[in-house]
Amino acid sequence: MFVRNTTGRSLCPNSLTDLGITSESNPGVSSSVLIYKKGKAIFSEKESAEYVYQVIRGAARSYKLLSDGRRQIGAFHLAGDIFGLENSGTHRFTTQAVVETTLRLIRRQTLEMVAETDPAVSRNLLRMTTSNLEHAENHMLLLGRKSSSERVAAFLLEMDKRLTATNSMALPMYRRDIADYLGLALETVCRVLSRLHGAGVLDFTAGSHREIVLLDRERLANLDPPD
Amino acid sequence: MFVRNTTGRSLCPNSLTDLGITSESNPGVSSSVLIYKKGKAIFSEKESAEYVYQVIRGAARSYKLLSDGRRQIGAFHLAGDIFGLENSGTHRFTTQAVVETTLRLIRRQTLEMVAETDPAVSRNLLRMTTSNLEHAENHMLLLGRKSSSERVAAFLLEMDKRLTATNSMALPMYRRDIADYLGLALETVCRVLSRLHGAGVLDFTAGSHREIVLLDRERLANLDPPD
DNA sequence: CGGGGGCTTGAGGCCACTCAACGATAGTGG
DNA sequence: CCACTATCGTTGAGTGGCCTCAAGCCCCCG
Repeated sequence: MFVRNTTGRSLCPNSLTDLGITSESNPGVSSSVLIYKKGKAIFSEKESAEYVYQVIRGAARSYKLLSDGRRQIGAFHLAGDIFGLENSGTHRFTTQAVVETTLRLIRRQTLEMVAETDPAVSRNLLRMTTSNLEHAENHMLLLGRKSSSERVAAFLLEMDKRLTATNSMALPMYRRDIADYLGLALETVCRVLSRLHGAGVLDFTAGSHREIVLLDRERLANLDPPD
Repeated sequence: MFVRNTTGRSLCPNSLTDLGITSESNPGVSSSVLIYKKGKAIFSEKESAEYVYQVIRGAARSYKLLSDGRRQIGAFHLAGDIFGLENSGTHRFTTQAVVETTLRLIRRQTLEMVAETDPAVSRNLLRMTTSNLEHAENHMLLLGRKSSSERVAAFLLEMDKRLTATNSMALPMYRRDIADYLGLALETVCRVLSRLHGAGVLDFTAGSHREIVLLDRERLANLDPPD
């Protein structure tokens, strides 16, 4: 099976190379594969972190909840992504499968042991954490200062970059998920998408409204202000 | 500008211990101290990262700008904080001194060299990056899902925890900074503070409205919903 | 004492939210 | 195969929280 890694660099039959682990240098590192049904929890906030996960197929959402049910999704994890990397030993998000999702599990303890002796692995852990940080930093700007159309435009461009197989993208997540990722009401997400559809920026493929074709990436990019 | 270039040892024997560097194990690591005037840029977004900084006195703000001037402050750096740690080699924020601020500068390259050979330093780099990530994750929840009063309450509690010397705290930052940190208009911040003042939750010391006394931390904590 | 920067307060407007109804789609069991 | 249902998505009406614009106040500092 082939998976796409997050940087889109190279396809790798051994997915652990993303962490800098190769079967030659670390023959002892093993992993198992599990399938999670739609909506199934993978781990919960404040739980101790047993495993690190890599998405093989499907998608997952990581979120925080307020006591009254308000939810903020911090990230979506798509095919190739690695998540659950908590150096504190405790998960800071609850993570669920958005749709039926196949994951590879790696024991965290194993990973840490390898990192202790192998500086390359250690560097990769840091690099991945930094990349998560960078995403969060950009998302703070979006959540704090962007309008609803700018948020949706940014979202579509992000997804376009991350899950494009063909020129039509099949969004795995629901409108509610998009809304909770963008800090909007789900009706607002609908309305913006409708407006973009009416303006000829995007199209829905017949049937599923989660399959979207971007017709005018440039106009979309103009909606998402730079700097 | 005022510059002193010294070794870490002679200036402050323990200043680098936050990074896991001690003068015994790494006698060669040197640092210099600079004073930045109010509003002075320390580094800019997309600039290459030459140094890592530690706040000795004062405060700094790290932010991103949109082309039309909208600003999102990602973090404030107070006395003791280390910032500018960019593993990518490029700064992702612009950082300025909020008030007159004294900083210790450490060459990034030196730090990386030490990290390469000393796994303890390497672990500390990861731990600090993780701690930044955790802050950003919590801030996403605030920016995406909290009301204006909840945001201000959370802000006051955060500052109370981070810069309390006495029971009155001297906020170094302006209302505009608070607003841009919380994703609000500066007038909204004012209004919430006024309301809290009227409700007897906090008090302004005579004169400066940036010196605040928290009278009722419990009521403040109730405004910031848990979970 | 005058000027300027920062803070506060008010009036009014708008963007996004809530509430609500309806439509579409997929899954299920008879 | 087709009701039946649950779930997801869309659209409309109306509201409200926060924003914008504007004026005035206070303090610091030259």
